[in-house]
Amino acid sequence: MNNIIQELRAKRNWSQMELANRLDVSRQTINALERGRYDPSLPLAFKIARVFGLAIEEIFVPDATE
Amino acid sequence: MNNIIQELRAKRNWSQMELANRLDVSRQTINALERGRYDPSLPLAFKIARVFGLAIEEIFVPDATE
DNA sequence: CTTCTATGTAAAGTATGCTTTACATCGTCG
DNA sequence: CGACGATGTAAAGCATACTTTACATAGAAG
Repeated sequence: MNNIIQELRAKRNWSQMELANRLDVSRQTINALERGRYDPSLPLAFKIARVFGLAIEEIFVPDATE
Repeated sequence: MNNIIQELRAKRNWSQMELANRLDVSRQTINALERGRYDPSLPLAFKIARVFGLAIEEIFVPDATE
């Protein structure tokens, strides 16, 4: 699963810490998501979409196999 | 998180087993999702949306707190 | 050069998602 | 009645998501 979190965050000039605070997760979680270490839970994906004012499908892109 | 999986499945006259097969998960997983025991992973949520031809946001509804 | 902010990463622990095996109940159909 | 398909549930085990603590590196700014 790919995502454009880093790009969306950069547009807003938010640090990973700033975004983490807005989402109520740790900075390490944001870092892991941006670096593709794992996918967020569905509830967190909803929060991320809400923070950026986008649909989940506009932020996350499953690979071919998913 | 609420979802309308059961309703969508019923419309298509699919058993839990039939849907599980289409999604490559166990029947117990479908049952647990319909009964609200837990939320799917994000990759599974994408698959579910694809099977029903809907957006994730049309199937899953976060509670007020999420 | 030192300090500060931002980022990357690791290890250990807890919580959640999903599997397999197994068993119970219910309705339908022979 | 007996068999069968569909559904609900439980326990044990493995994989993934997320946390806290901690340390490293790089760039900007004093």
